[in-house]
Amino acid sequence: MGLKGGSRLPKQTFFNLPAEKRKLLTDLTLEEFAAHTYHAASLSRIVERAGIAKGSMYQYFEGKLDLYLYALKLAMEVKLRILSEAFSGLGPEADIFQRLMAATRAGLKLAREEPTLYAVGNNLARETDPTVLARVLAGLQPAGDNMLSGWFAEAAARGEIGPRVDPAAALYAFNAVTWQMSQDIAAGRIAFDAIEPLLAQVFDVLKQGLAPRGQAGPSEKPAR
Amino acid sequence: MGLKGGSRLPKQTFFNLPAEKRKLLTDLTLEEFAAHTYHAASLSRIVERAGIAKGSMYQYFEGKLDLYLYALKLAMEVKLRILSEAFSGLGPEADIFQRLMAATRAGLKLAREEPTLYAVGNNLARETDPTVLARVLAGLQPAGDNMLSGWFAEAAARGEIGPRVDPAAALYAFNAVTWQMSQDIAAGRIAFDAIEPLLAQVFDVLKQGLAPRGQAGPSEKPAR
Amino acid sequence: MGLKGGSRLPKQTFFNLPAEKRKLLTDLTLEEFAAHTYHAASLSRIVERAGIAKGSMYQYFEGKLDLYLYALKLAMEVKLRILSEAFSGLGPEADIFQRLMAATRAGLKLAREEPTLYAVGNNLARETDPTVLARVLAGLQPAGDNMLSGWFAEAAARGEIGPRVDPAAALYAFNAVTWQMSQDIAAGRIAFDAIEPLLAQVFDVLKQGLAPRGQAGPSEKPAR
Amino acid sequence: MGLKGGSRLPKQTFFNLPAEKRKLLTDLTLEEFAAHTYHAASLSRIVERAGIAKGSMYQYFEGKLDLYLYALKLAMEVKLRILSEAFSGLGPEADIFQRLMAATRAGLKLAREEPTLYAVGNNLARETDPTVLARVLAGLQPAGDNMLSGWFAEAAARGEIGPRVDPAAALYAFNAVTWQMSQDIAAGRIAFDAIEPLLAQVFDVLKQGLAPRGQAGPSEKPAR
DNA sequence: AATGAATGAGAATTCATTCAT
DNA sequence: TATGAATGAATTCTCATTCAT
Repeated sequence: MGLKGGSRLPKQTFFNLPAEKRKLLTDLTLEEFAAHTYHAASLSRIVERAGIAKGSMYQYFEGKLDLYLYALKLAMEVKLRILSEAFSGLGPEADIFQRLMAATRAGLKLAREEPTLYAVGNNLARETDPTVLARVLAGLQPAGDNMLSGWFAEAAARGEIGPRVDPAAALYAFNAVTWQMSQDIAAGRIAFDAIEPLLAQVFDVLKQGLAPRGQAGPSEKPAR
Repeated sequence: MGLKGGSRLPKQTFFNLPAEKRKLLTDLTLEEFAAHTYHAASLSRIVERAGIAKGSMYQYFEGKLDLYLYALKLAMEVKLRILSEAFSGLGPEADIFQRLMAATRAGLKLAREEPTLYAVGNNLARETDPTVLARVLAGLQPAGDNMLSGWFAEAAARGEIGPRVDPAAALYAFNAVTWQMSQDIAAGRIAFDAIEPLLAQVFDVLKQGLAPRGQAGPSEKPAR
Repeated sequence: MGLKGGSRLPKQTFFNLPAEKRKLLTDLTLEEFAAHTYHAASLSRIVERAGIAKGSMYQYFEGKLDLYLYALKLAMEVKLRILSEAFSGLGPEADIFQRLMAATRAGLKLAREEPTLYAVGNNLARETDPTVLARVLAGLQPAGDNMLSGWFAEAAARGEIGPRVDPAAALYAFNAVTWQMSQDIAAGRIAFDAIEPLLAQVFDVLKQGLAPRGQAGPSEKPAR
Repeated sequence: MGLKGGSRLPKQTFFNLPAEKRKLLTDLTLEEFAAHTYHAASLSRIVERAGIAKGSMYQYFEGKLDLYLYALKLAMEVKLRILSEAFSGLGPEADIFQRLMAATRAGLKLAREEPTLYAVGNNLARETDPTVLARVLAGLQPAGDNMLSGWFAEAAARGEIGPRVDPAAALYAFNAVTWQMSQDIAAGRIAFDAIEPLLAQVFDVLKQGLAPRGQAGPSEKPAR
């Protein structure tokens, strides 16, 4: 996802703040929206922890929703940055499994290294309040996915995945698995050491499952 | 999952209620916790819709958390019932893919036919407040999973899935995909007609991916 | 003006209150809306003066607007009661000046004896916020005026007022003068003793001004 | 009304401002106090619309009340100017009805052509907060009225109005009617075309009502 | 002279919970 | 057992004002 162009979510006053204070507010805000749904998150708690007056927050942001959009923006930005870093080391000839592995590792890296930011973006998917959702969608532009679905179509054309496999279904399964892994990693339900073996296993299954029938070579030996 | 033994979730007074009233309260409670996070859910809204005094609710339940645990209990019970129904029609000789298909269909049936109950259980996974989670986990006992993980171990022993495949990883991938499908179905993001074809595709991929290498015959033709 | 039928402005809980407490809240509410515009009026101030918890007010009323509508309702009711009392002593053969005098005295009586109630209704005319006005009008039914305008038409037909005089203009002038007097009386800008003489004078002017030309006999001697 | 001598309503700094900016602030201030009661008016809204810093306003004015007094001063000044313009075309021999008509037309002109300024002065009459009123009255000196009341006394002496009519009462009635008309015109409740006919009617009634008894000639034919 | 950051009091409203009847 | 009145802390948000730069 990307951000709407002309929007300056926090007010200018926020950017005029000393970097230290700005960072403090930013961190506390991210933590709050990482830990709670939109409605459960409390602006009062943020300012209390920050030790500033309640009114000050309204000098920097239009209101609670603005604060939330700002947190989401940061989460998206970091996600995109990590993703593009992951792809920068990939040649154009890389096959779909190499690409998927890179994308997946990037996602897992985000979940592991920036669990707070990850959790913020994650909570958006958990948001149920329709008015909040509507106003969030109005401020964000959907992107993403397209990339992956393009890959699968391309891979099907190249014969990297079997003709009987619907690329949409493959994408769906792939997404489901990696999403679940990200969740578990961010929540600390998967131990650090268990990540790579699990990843290797899952990829091995997918690779054989998607391969053109009859050709699915024993590939590389799974990590464990 | 199952319920802790010694817990008396609703008070006895609740069960002394006329069935009609009990059902009304139950339904409204389920709807509330299906539509909102724990904190966003409002006990006040429930009693208002039910047309009873707020104090009465405290005759039946210890408090908001107790109410939540009751809703979760119901969700779990129905889930287990639907699952066991699904298996009752399965012979002991059914292979793992038949079992998985049955389990999956049961889950999807729950999501489709009882979206409210499903959403309640679902929201638990979305719950982030640590104190709520702690007290919920104290009141519920993890179960489930065991069954599925037993199947995979058994299937590995029978040679239904390849020796190189870690049953835990297979289970993980399987769970992730079916969980995602349930979510999408409950949320209405998957059209009714699209469910079976998608399911067939995904199973086809898994089947080939998990099969012992070299033997993964083209098996049955995918549903569509 | 009259009140919408099915509306029960305060909640039932308010009427269940002990009369003493209900009266206290009513009085304080009337005073608040007599002394301030809708927005300037403060629910917090009312509860503080009443010595009750802020939340309690929301047990009795839906909110600030509901409180305002209740105050308006009371003001209208008393006004109507005083008006009808004034007319009960009037025979059907009373000419328009007797009727007008009765109506005017009733209005002035309200302004003098119930200045608070009078001020509440009065402030409605001063309200500028469009949303408040809209919701107030939705809860009240316009009435009044019609009666007066009927009188003038009737008086013209009977020849009590001259043929050259537009009854609408006469009504307009009459309303303006009595309205102004009510205002000044409620605000204490007119001393008690000065009311009747002023009234007599004004009526004398109006009587001669409205009379058919050439016949405007010196009528009764003005009070002073 | 006039202004107290020693008062320095806006600070000197305000007058040092470039004319353009001064005008902008003035206009926005008038609009704000035209549209809202003192308490409901928002200094924050003014500076936001003006695009200046909130602190700057405190360089120009002592505070909100000072701002309000300034707005009132402007309203009075324009009112007086329009009034004196109206009288400049009147010979000294003009009878009281001609004078009243001129004064009335001036007031209506203000209401029609400068509704914002008119509304500011008007809102003063609607102000109920006693502290605000006290400080406003301390800053303004009552004037006006004197002129009109002089006229009536003079007219009585000349025999233009009957001996039985108390000039004070006549003034009172006259003021009430013209005030009401101004209100209705400013608020748009009287259509532009309806003003003159209504005015003619009302004057016709007043003229006959005030005339020495027995002599009230049918005067000019009313407009309609 | 101008800025804009900071403040804190005050606004309305919702909520879960308690308790006497 | 059921009620509903009472509470007070919590929520978001607005406002006029001050002050250092």
